[in-house]
Amino acid sequence: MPELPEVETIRRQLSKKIIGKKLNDKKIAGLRRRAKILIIDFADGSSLVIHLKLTGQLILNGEPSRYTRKVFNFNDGSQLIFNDARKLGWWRKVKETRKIEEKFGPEALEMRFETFKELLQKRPNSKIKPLLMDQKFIAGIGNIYSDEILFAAKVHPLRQVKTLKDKEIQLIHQNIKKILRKAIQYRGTTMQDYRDACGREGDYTNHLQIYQKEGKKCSRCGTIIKRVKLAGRSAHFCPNCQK
DNA sequence: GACAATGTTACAGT
DNA sequence: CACTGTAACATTGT
Repeated sequence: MPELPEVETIRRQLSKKIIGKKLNDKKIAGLRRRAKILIIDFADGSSLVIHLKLTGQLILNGEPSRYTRKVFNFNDGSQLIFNDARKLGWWRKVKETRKIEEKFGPEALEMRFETFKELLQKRPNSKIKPLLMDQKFIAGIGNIYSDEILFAAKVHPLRQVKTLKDKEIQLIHQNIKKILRKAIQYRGTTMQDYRDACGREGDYTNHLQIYQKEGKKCSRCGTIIKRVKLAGRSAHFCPNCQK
């Protein structure tokens, strides 16, 4: 589930609560996020790297359930529970994180317009939605937010990059930041599995305009929202607003 | 049974 | 090499 806003929500919540605690005698110095990966840094320079994939949860002092795959026990008796119904998520201890961090494109929230435009010019034949979701291209955007960003920018998800006008590239760039920031404010989106580190659902679900709204009316023009399959995923769009 | 599901990656094909 | 689409991973829910 978790895309950038969900992982960032967990990172911020855990930062307030577990920095300074010890895990296996190693003191937690800080928490970072790269793309959709959570990185817990220890004082000795090593790190614990966690990817929640589709259904992973990290809940502080939660109740273990049938989906609990790992319990991280801190020195003060508190616990971080890793639940993962589909078992696709993983965690790994590493000496250094450089190799992991290198694999990704620029962070979606930190990317300047010029950088975005230059990147797009390298992939003129790609369709815009799968490109936004390609972590080697831009880090942090997944299926939910790529739909929401393209709806906000009024760009059709199947548009080829080379057909995008400068104004449209600007709108996509602006809305990447606008939508992701707003989603972080609301602690992310819960479709089914996602929970924040306190075990709560994300409230951005109530602000979705297009994702999983097939058959409903577009909030801008009333046209019935459509869904198409591409790259094995669903893309939702308004056939009237998004050209 | 069919289909879909927040992610990533390997592989086959164009 | 660039790019696209599909399957696979493992499981639940409708």
